[in-house]
Amino acid sequence: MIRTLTADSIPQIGQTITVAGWAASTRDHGGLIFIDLRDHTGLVQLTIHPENKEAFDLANTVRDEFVIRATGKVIEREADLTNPNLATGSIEINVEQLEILNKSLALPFPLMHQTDDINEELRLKYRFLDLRRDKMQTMLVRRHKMIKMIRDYMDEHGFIEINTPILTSSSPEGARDFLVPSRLHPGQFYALPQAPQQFKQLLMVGGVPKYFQIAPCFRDEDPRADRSPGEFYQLDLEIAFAEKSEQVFQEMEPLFIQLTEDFAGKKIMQKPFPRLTYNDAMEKYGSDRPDLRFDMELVDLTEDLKNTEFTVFGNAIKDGGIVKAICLQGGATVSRSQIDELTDMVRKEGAGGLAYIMLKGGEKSSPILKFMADDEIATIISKTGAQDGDIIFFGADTRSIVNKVLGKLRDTLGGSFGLKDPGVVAWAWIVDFPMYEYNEREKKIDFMHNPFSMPIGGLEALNTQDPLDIKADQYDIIANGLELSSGAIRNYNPEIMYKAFDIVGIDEATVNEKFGAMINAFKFGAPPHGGFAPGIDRMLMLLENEPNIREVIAFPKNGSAQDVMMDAPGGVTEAQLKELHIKLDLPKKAEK
RNA sequence: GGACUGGUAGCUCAGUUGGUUAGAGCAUCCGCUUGUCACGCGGAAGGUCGCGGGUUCGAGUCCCGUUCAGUCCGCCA
Repeated sequence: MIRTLTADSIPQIGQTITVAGWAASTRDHGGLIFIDLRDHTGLVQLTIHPENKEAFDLANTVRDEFVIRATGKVIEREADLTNPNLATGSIEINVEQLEILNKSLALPFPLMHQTDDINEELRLKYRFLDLRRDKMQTMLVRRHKMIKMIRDYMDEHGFIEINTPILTSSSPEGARDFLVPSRLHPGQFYALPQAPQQFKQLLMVGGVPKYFQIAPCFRDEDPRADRSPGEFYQLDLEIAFAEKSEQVFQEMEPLFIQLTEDFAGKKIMQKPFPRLTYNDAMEKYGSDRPDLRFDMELVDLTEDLKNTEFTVFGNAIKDGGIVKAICLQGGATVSRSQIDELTDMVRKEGAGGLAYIMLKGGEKSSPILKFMADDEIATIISKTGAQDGDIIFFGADTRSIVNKVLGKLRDTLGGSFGLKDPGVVAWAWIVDFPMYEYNEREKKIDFMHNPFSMPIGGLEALNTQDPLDIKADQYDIIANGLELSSGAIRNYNPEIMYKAFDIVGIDEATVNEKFGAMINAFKFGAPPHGGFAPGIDRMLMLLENEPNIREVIAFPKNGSAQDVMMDAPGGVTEAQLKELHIKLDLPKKAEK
């Protein structure tokens, strides 16, 4: 029988046992051979002496990553031979019988290195090898444990897990769909769900009180470091008779606390999680997903500087823009070249430049001081709370550019000045998103996010308020600068729904056509409901301090949405295309 | 679709101002080695310097183009 060794289940000294696993390294001393045997629990040292000739000769041929099975006696190592770096370092197995179960080619990259400095494409191509590494083994287990904790919590709170279709029709999300051709219905296509949004709402109409699902979602959009290309999983959930977002928060906040404290062993910045309006988040932090592990709030100086002689600020204000500042404590140490880098960064975000005032050794230094009045400078220093040793950065432009630029600057400085404590998670709910926004390009009013959110104030608000003032009962949950999920109290009333769409110029017939199943169902007694869907992969990367989402996924696609191991996507045969009545019409570039 | 960064041996990297035959460690193969633990020692083999063009007496190095990868913008609630 095969058994494995773990640090806390080291077998009895003197016992004869059989172990199996991979040869992690072999050390041939001529008259004595050591093999480090590895399995998912760790390493143990095998020693093979020449007295067991058969085993010894075979051990000579063992190379890295051969699969071997060994039987031998567990012996205690002498004091000066122990290896304190190994959990099993106080024992070794004196091999009597050895078997090679399978060989391995020379490895394309070393597995012993614990660093991530191997070319990622190579790791993905040989993911089955990459997964043997400690870090990846641990991650697979961590993911399993996290999902188990989630499932247990949901079960204890009365949610039931329901699987919804993978082959479905195009959903009301905003992303590009992945399409699947139908053989039985030539010329027609299924879409893979971008999220089970419609189904979960239909489940509410179907009388399910609380639904959840570890749901696969598919979106054909370009990836990011925190966005898995093509496919990802979310904890999709919906609660019937949730009429206020606060109900959802109360129900779910304990899970995030449990995951942070018990699963990840991290501290939570603030409990209960702060509720921050979208507007406050943008004005105070320049982002709708600010990292709240540190303060560094944006300070509005528009009123104080409206008469300034400094034309960069003055003109911005005259043109209807604003001037804001942030103060980086201890930031007077930044070098000229660092400021140049930051200036480049803010230019990319649309700023004209980056003004600053440095307070150092009781002196103020800045290229803009000479343009500004003493009382203006005094006001700036007092309003930003700047002390000696600090630096103040400015943004002067339209409101949206200033917020965006200083928000980005705040985030970058927070990172480079060590303000982001990796042992702390700053959760927050962002609430009161605008229902609509003005689309500059098309010169019309659009939904800002999800058209299925309930407008705050309901039908009356839609009928009486300026659409751009209407808030949706919609919320995000964020943590450490990551957006984990959007959610909403849904618009379950057909009358309000038609009106909400009417405002963006979509008539009843079109709503009926595009969202027929849902609008039809809502006419048959839909209960109020609300929910959200935090991303599993993103949550794990947050809790494990992993900067790249691909590190927490067993078989991720690369940045071009390809599976380089399975070679997907790939071509198909003429016969398959014919069966589907599909003819290709490729651009020149794609022809091979 | 756009911007930036990168691509040198199987892997990780070095390669100066453009100058002789492009190097190192690990891995591979051969030999030696009885206490190592990412053992050690000696040797061998291993290169289209991503690809194409240009400048030059001479290009891994400079220029142009291109391709692939990563990150960001667009996009994605």
